[in-house]
Amino acid sequence: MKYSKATNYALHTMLHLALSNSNKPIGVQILAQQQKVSPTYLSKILTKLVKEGMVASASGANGGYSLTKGWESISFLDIIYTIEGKSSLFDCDFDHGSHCPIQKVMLRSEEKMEEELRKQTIADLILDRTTT
Amino acid sequence: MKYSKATNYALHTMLHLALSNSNKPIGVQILAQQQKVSPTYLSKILTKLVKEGMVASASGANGGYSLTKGWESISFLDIIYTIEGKSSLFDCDFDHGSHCPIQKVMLRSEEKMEEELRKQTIADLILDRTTT
DNA sequence: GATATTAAAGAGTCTTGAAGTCTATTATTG
DNA sequence: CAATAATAGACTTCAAGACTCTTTAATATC
Ligand code: SF4
Ligand code: SF4
Repeated sequence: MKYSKATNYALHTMLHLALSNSNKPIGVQILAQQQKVSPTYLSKILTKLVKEGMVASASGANGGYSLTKGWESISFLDIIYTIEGKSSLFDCDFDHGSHCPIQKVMLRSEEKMEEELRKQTIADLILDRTTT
Repeated sequence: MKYSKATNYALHTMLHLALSNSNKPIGVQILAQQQKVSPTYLSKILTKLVKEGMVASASGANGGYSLTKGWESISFLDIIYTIEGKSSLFDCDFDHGSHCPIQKVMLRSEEKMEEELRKQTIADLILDRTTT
């Protein structure tokens, strides 16, 4: 049970995009270089973020990726959901009704984590960086 | 990113052992039957719990598995750690020091989940069941 | 409009780990 | 000793993660 590397790449890319506060898009080569990952693979990951509207992409010369309006409110959970999917961490094949005590515990604990990830935005990291 | 099925089996087995409050050990065949999993495979999982001292095993006729003294304080997290291991959900290959903001967020959120799983014991489920 | 640039899409590869089987071996009871 | 039951280890199968390679589509600049 681990987060996929793709999640790691997505988070780092978002941070990087947020940090370079130019409104010019950044090419995937540059983004990929920093994380030592292949451009085509990172591109595939970023496309997911594009489809969710978190990132804008521009083809052609001087194209690349950039954050969309309202990016300041994008949370860690948003990004994680986009990459990992939204299904629960704990799944049992059966459905023994809503009384199932095990599932109740597992889902509640999971919810605690997500609650925290929902609070934290990429923008928060920038503030941290400038204040320290 | 999912819990393994082994974790599911381990939790259910612990609950089952706790529920059958006889002090006689229960054979793996019976435990496996309920969860529709092969006895040998479940046995492999239970051996992990045995090694952690949560469960006692008895070979030979009338043998099987039973909870050990102090089982009432075994938490969900204890069981999960035993099966899934204790390493963090988020791992990056690099180590950019303790200032890394991404890791900080990820670990804190994870800690929230574990906090909840640490509070919940198998024994709690029994109480729930008898009161409802 | 041609050409260079860049993202998107899709097929295909490689590796790893989960999930489980099979077959001994060891321990215990009676 | 014979039956029962856990333990151990080797082995197999399958699915998903983590990519690569190649082609196609969009766009800007000359
Ligand atoms: S008891 Fe709950 S967790 Fe277990 S199989 Fe039934 S529904 Fe699933
Ligand atoms: S910034 Fe943090 S999470 Fe990212 S690679 Fe460095 S140490 Fe890892």
